[in-house]
Amino acid sequence: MTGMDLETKPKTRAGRPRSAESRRAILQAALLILQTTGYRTLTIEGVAAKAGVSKQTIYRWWPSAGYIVLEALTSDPQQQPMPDTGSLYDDLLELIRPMVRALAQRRGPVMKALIAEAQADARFAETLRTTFMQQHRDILINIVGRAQMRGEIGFDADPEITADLVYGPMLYRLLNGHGELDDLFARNLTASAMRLLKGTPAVTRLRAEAAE
Amino acid sequence: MTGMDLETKPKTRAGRPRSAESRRAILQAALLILQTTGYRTLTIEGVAAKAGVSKQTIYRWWPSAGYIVLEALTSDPQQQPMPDTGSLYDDLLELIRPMVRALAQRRGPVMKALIAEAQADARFAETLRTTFMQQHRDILINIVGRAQMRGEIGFDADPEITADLVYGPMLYRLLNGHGELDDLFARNLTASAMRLLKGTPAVTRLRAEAAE
Amino acid sequence: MTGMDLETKPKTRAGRPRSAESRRAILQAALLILQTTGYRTLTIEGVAAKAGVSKQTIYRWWPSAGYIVLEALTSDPQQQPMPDTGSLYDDLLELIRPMVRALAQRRGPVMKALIAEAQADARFAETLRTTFMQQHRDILINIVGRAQMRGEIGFDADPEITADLVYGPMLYRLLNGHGELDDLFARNLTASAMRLLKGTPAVTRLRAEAAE
Amino acid sequence: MTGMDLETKPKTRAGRPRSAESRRAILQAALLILQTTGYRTLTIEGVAAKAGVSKQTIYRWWPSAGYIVLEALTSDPQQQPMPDTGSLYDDLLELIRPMVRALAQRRGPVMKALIAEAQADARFAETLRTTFMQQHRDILINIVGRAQMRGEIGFDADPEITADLVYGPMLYRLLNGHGELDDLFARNLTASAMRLLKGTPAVTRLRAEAAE
DNA sequence: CATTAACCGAGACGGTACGTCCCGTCTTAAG
DNA sequence: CTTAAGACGGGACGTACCGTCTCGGTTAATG
Repeated sequence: MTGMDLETKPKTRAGRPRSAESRRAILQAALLILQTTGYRTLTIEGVAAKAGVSKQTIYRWWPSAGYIVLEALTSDPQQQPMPDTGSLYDDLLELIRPMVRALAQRRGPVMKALIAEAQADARFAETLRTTFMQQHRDILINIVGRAQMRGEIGFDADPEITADLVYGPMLYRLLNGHGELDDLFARNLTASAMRLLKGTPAVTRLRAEAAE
Repeated sequence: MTGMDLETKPKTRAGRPRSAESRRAILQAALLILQTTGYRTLTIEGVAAKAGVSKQTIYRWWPSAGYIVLEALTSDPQQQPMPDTGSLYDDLLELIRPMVRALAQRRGPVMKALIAEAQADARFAETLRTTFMQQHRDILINIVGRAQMRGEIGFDADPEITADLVYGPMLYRLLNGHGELDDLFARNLTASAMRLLKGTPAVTRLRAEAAE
Repeated sequence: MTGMDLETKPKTRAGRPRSAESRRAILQAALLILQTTGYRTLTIEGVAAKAGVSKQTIYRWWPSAGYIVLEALTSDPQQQPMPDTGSLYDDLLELIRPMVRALAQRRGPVMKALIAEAQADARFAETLRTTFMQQHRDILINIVGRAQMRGEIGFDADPEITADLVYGPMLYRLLNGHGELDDLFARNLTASAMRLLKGTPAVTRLRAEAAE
Repeated sequence: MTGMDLETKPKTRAGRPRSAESRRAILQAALLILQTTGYRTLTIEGVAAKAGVSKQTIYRWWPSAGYIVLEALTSDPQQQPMPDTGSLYDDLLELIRPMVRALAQRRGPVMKALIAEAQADARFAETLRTTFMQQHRDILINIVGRAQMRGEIGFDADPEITADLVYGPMLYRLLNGHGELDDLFARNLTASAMRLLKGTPAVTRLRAEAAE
């Protein structure tokens, strides 16, 4: 404090600090409800009761149930690993296959619910998109980038379009339920992605075409 | 499906017949609410009030709000046309481009809402999948089939996978909002579909691989 | 019903009729709570729960808890009797003494609560005043009127002022608690009322004085 | 009250002393809320916010909102004066008339609220009774006492009963609202009190009667 | 051509959850 | 040791809709 007390510090506000214990209890209660009776039965009142917490405490920190679930999921320690085998195909398969498997099992219902929630709440949609969804896109984009560095594929391949073509069908099957989310599907997705990444001239041509 | 789907004569029972006027008023009220304040605010009570109809009348004919909306949309006269230009690429583009445009405009919000609704209601999900969604898949599958007939592409191309790769990314962008639903995106989708359909050996190989 | 169907009838509206059973259960539950744990613990939620009724049903028919209690009390069969002994003093004493006794016992807390409620709710205040309170004033006014008819007291006595001087001190002791609500007090009240009613010229003189 | 109310030196303990500034701000905020939006909307949180004070500070010094209001009112400089005209009638009228006028105007709502509050809080009721209420009773009792000293009325008149008969109807009209709180009413009260004080034998006789 | 069964509007019902308000208590940092 | 700030568990509020249940009244095919 030698003069110059510019408030660059995070402004250690007065007042009782947020209870880490309550936060933990809330997230855990939400996860428990999610796993036992599903998202449909997850209510703020239910979470509050199970966590031994007042509703107000929940509303103070989360705008709606979706945010709680999202935070519970993303603060979950088991993160999606970043595959790095040295081979584009293997990297993709190691990314896509476990993801498809997870969606076919316990992650499916939660994912459905979160996406459904996002359709009616623009703010939550943005949060979901920029955190959870983007994390997964980033992994794939990183894989493609490394393959370009290695010279395995050309620099004209568009990682964004590739991400659409991998995650799009995955979500489509999850949400519409017209086909299985199995290993065959995972391999097909991988193969399709490979094919589109290997022969890339078409994409660049399209961009030029659009610029007309 | 060899004709005779009259399920043993529905036995036109006595009593007052269903009011066509009420049905019309209900569907119209639902559409009006959808267009003005959105699906979130669409409640059975609201529709009943706006249509000047009792709640019971609605519950007698529709299981939930989603079904009303679905019927309101599918009874809408403007149907998706079946493109038939003689060229696979042009057929695909004429299918995909208007669809993307529609989703980018007024169809988007309703589509989001229907899909969201389906995630919490398995029965509605099936209805949505087997009617609305399947209609669109069928058009694409038909286009691919005709191209195979013409010899433009081989018979080993998998129309189902193609449908996934076209509609998946479209829904993904609609629901996640990470990218534009514009003409460039439509052309990219079309180009990707073409590439995957033209060089097809990989897919068949994968099927064999899975059979091991 | 010989022609002439003028709608003097209470307009038998459509829709499910009000449930007499629910009404009864609500009033009974309110009384029970009142007698066991007191007005302070009487909440709409509590009444609804104890009556096996939804909150909405209560709110549909009563604006607040006070109205329920008021109705429960006034629909109670045990009414205040109208004394008629032929003597003004005895009539007054038979009116005042049991009333004071009741206030000193179980009626006291409820009365306090209703009056307290009325101070914060003008609409309820009017209801309380024009029903419960006025009923009691009317009995006293009637007693005084009959004494005037008998010639026991003059016609210049003001029954309204008398009512103030009888009920005022009673409520004052109830609400302020500075003195006992016992038989001595009842007799003092009665004697005071008698004295004021017997020698009445002063009151008329005051009225003339005010008219100046 | 013979001076020396220093209760054995309060042992001026260490630590930050009570903030007179906060006390003033709290009382003022309470008064402001009372005058603008009424007692119903007066909450501890509201007072704290308006006074720029923490809730804890309020709770440290006042048990509930009622006490704050009571202190705010009694610390108000304008005290009820003690009339001393040498005439019992004039003393009474000069006491009663301004009091009735005050209740008819700005004092009414606050008084209602304080009495209402007292009905649900025995501790506050006692405080209200032994301070504010008793002060007013004492003035009247003092007036009557002086008249007895002067020989204007006999010593068998009961000042306590008289206080009941004056303040009772006043409160009754205030709380029940069945009649005006105007000058005519004030004069009637005064006249009634005079009549009861002048001819007193009845009261003593009653006491004897009760002792049987 | 009367019966009668199914329909219709209105609207009350038991219920669940919502999001808000305020309570009285507590836990910080600052003075 | 007090203060401002503000988070905490808790309780009740009044509202919105849910899906069901009576009512009084239509409306057409059937007997």
